Amino acid sequence: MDVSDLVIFEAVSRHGSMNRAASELNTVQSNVTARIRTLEDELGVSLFQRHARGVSTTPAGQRILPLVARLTRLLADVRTAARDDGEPHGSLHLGSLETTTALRLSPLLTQFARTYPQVRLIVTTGTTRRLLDDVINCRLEGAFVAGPVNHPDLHQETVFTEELVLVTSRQIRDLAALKEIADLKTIVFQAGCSYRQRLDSLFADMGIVTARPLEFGSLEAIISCVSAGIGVTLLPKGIVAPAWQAGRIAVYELPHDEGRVETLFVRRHDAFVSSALTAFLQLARSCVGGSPEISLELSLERTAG
Amino acid sequence: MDVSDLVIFEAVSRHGSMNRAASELNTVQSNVTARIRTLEDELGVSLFQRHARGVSTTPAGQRILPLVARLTRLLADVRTAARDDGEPHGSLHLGSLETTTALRLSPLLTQFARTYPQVRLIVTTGTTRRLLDDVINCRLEGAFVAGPVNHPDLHQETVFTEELVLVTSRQIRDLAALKEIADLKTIVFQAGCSYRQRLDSLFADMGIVTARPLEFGSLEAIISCVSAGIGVTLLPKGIVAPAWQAGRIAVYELPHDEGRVETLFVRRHDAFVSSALTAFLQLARSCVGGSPEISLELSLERTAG
DNA sequence: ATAAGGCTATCTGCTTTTGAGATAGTGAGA
DNA sequence: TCTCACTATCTCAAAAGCAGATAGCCTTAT
Repeated sequence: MDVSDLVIFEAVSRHGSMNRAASELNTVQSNVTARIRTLEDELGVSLFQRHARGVSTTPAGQRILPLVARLTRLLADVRTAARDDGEPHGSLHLGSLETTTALRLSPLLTQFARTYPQVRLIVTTGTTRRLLDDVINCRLEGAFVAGPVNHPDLHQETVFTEELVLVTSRQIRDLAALKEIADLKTIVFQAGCSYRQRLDSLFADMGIVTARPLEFGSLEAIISCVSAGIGVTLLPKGIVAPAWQAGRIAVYELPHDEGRVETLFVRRHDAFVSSALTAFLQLARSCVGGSPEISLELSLERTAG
Repeated sequence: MDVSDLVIFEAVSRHGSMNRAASELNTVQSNVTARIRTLEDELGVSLFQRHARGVSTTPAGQRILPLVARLTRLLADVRTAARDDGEPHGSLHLGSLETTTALRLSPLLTQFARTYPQVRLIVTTGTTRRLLDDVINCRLEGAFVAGPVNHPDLHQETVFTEELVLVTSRQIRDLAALKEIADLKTIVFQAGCSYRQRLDSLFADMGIVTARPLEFGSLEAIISCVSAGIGVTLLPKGIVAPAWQAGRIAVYELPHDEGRVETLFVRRHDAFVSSALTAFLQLARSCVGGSPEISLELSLERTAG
């Protein structure tokens, strides 16, 4: 049984057509038909149901589809592992939340770039949902996302713990005042932002009704809007510290541990861990609890209580 | 990159010789050399160091070796999954401890054989250590072993909890009497038996020194020897109940939960779970706490305290 | 020192597999 | 009923794979 046959199978299954699969694979339809045929003969089952408008994958085909995906990933890992001699090099594609990037990653990234100049580090920011999807589909080697995460294919490791605080304009004197505002608007990053549901459930607990949230793409935009009294938001304490110190916004800590959110590093547990990633994680672990955290904690101490 | 090349690579690596690999693979040496060459060219690294008495695997080769093993397993799973239409059939290779087989499995096995006559169920008995090894190397689809087990490749599930009891001849009046015996002998199954270390640590706790344990291959032999006063042993309560009821032996419960041992069902977590195995596990779960357990518990109640 | 033996690399025909193109057959929908 | 989009099959050429023979290399024994 040849993996190339399985790759062809996967393409046919995805397109529902041998013709389209053939053009994707830069070959002709007759070959695709032939290879599928030999594969079916070898396995002793038919993988596709042929009909006038293409093919549809049989249950047998459906069953092997996920295995084929694992197989191709594993084959890619073989290539990577063979070349990876323990000295970090090549590309390292990681993902991170906008907030994590801003608050935690900059020292880590500069340090990493300095220590391992041969690694081309590429960090994509996105929402937890999107990043998880990217990691699961191997578009990223790993990502920092907001916990909790529960997916059978993912390995996770807690790297930071953030304290989310409610951020409002300075007009708001206390939390009780929020209830008085008739059309309280919330401001969030974008669809899939994990802080958003926190905010929703928090307000639900407080009996506060909000309009549909506004979405912005940058932290600075969100803070500016909050400052201008357009709405309120939920962000990690450290992120808003500078704006708070500048007197632009008011900040309220959340009761108990409601505001705690863990930032996890996730990766596929069956994926090859490159030397570059190993080096990055080692650096990340050693940086946890470093200098930026402490100064920010202190600067916000006065808000507490 | 062809998997057959990787299979050849694996054979060469295992034998340390292209010649021997060739004869194992029923081909000629020139082909093995050629295939390894193309593989090395494709990967861009050399996989073997050639010398006069064969070849040795380079670090790059060492790195991909485990991935190749996973690859071949996965390929086998593709075959299995394609044929497995949800109706349990084919062979099901399982492993079990001698004690678990005797105490728990017989009703389960007969029930399974009756319900799924198309499955050829093959149960191998062995020690925990050996069974784990067999499961890890895919010689068994799964096995019942004594907990705790901690291996990254294994999925585990607690199915039974056994209470181990100290078994002695009826001459022994109480546990204190054991200390008086100068050359107390212990009797165990065989090397790798997980109950053995329990027994050792138990006696160590009690300050009892024992000679090297005797090893026997069958439960009946062990019980007979204990009955004859040759030594003492540690076995699940349920196993020795009949002999105890027959007045052949004395039985002592262990303090606290020292005697508790969990029987786990383990399988490789990356292995395909066949319909036959799914059906077996479903049956096993529904049988837990069934009739044999209850009657045995009651019959031994008088020993307690 | 030399010969023998075990090993891998390479070359050479032969066989098998694979790929491209052309053509035939088939079922759905206008 | 005709057309269209699709798959199956056939054929020939190209490529890959295999077996056998041979050469070169290193170790070991004489």
